[in-house]
Amino acid sequence: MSKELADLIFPNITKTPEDYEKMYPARNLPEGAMVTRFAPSPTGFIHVGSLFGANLDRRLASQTGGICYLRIEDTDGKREVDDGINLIINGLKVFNIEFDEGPTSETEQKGNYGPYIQSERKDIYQCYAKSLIEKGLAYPCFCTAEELNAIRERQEKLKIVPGYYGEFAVCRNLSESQMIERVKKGDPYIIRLKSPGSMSKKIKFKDMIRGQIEFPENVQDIVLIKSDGLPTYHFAHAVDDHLMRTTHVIRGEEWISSIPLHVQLFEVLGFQMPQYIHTPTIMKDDEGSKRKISKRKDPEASASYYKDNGIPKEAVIDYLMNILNSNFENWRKQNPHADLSEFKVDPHKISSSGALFDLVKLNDVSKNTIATFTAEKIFEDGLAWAKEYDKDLADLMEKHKDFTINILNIERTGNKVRKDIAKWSELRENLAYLYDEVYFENEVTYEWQLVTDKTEIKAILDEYMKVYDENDDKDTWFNKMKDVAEKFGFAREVKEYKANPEGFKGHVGDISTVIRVALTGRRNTPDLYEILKNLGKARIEERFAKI
RNA sequence: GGCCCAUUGGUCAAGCGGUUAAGACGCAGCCCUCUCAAGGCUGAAUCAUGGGUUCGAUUCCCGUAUGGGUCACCA
Repeated sequence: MSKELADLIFPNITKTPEDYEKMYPARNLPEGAMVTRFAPSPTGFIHVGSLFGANLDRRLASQTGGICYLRIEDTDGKREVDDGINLIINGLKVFNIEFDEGPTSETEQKGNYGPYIQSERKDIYQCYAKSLIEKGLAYPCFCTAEELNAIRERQEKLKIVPGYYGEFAVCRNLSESQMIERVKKGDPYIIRLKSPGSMSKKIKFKDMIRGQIEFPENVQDIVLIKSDGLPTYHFAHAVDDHLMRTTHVIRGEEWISSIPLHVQLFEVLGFQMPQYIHTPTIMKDDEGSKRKISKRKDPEASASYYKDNGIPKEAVIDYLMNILNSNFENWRKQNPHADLSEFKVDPHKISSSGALFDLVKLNDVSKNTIATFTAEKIFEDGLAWAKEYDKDLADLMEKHKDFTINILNIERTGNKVRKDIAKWSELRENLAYLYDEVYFENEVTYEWQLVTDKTEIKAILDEYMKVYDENDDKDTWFNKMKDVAEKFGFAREVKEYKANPEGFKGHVGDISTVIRVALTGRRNTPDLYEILKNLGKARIEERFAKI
């Protein structure tokens, strides 16, 4: 039909759509396998929403024996950033998300359905655009920005739908010879879709989360190929997801409104549509109202925030899984140590309304996650964090490796595990006072409680050192503590004291508090017996002497 | 404004025509306990709203309100 025009516009495109169909055949995968993709712009920034999506992409592909690939959408030069691809790859690797196909660095790619970088697929898009022109389904548009603005203003005045469509699409109705003439003349142009849609017709679309949605058909003659020869998102989406044989497109719900366009594009190109999963936007509470979590205003919108704050990647993913499928939480409770891959994500169970990102809840998830770690893992991951963000602490941890692990191991075994660490940045608070360097080289503020009289404190400590034996088992140890309490006029048992508060100066807890505070400066610590044992008698004496 | 989407406690949510409307976080109290953390128990707190449909609506339909998205040669 418009072969002459098509050849004139794309003289160098020699391949046909059929060629590409052959180059990228249907994938040979088991029944039900999902092919998903994570398709970011190479801005280098990973939004927590992207992480949410990438995780879903990964999980769905993995659990069905499918493929999850990375595609870089760099058709907008303005948004690009140096090293953007590496930043994305590494940023996701931190959360154990890796791809089966796609770029593996700025310069390398793997997989048979590439190239996976859109700017390298120019010929492919142009081939399909050319074919559309040939079929009379696309055309060159010579309108300038000013003309487009004028059209828009007119439409706004008339209070009708703005855009390039119908009678407003002036270039659409140019004759082929007029088009050829203007192209030859060198007038700048872009390629637009010649939309076959009608405003009065409706289309039905099915989203895996939201179910059926009805829209009026698309009538806009949207841009397919921009003046730089690169495609717009919409066109690239149709071509790429078809050619890369994507079965499930997972993307943010902001794309829902362009569904009519995408349906039309697939139709016009003769492609079968994939399934769609439009994920809810992660929101943020802003003084009582919800708003989209924002890169500019909210540090927690960035995936790197969690690393910076020492929140383990496992916890972040678990939290995200929580908002993905709310039954994950129960599953996790029953399978605290199980690998994520054992949980089957159900796309239909994803909530359709955007969840408020809850840092407090994340904190709780994180506490539970860390509670499943061994002392060794806490040491390693904590140290890795500290090396980057708290060098001083890292040095101490390394210098006293065994001691640190032993301390971290207090109340960590058995079925009632200590849950006092939610992030690595709390490690300092939990460990520092036990290192001699910190204890002796700094001013210690002793938070005495009931017993504050210096002479009495000294007497208690002296007496305690007389009876303390590091070889005692816990019961013996505690009995000795009670003996000391009794000797100084304190009740052996808390209950005893409560029954008769007048009869005693206090109870055994007040005595152990004296020991605890003298030893650490703090009223609250993990199990005192274990701490004493780990410090050893000599260091206990030194610490007491400091007072 | 047009078109879409959403709406169960403060937050995340289960629910899919009949329920004392789960559970989790947070909050409060109690218990346990040498402190803290954990754990156990208890409590306060929810179906946006008006109409239908129905013997019966949180659940289905319509309107309203509120929140969100989108209307680019950005993705």
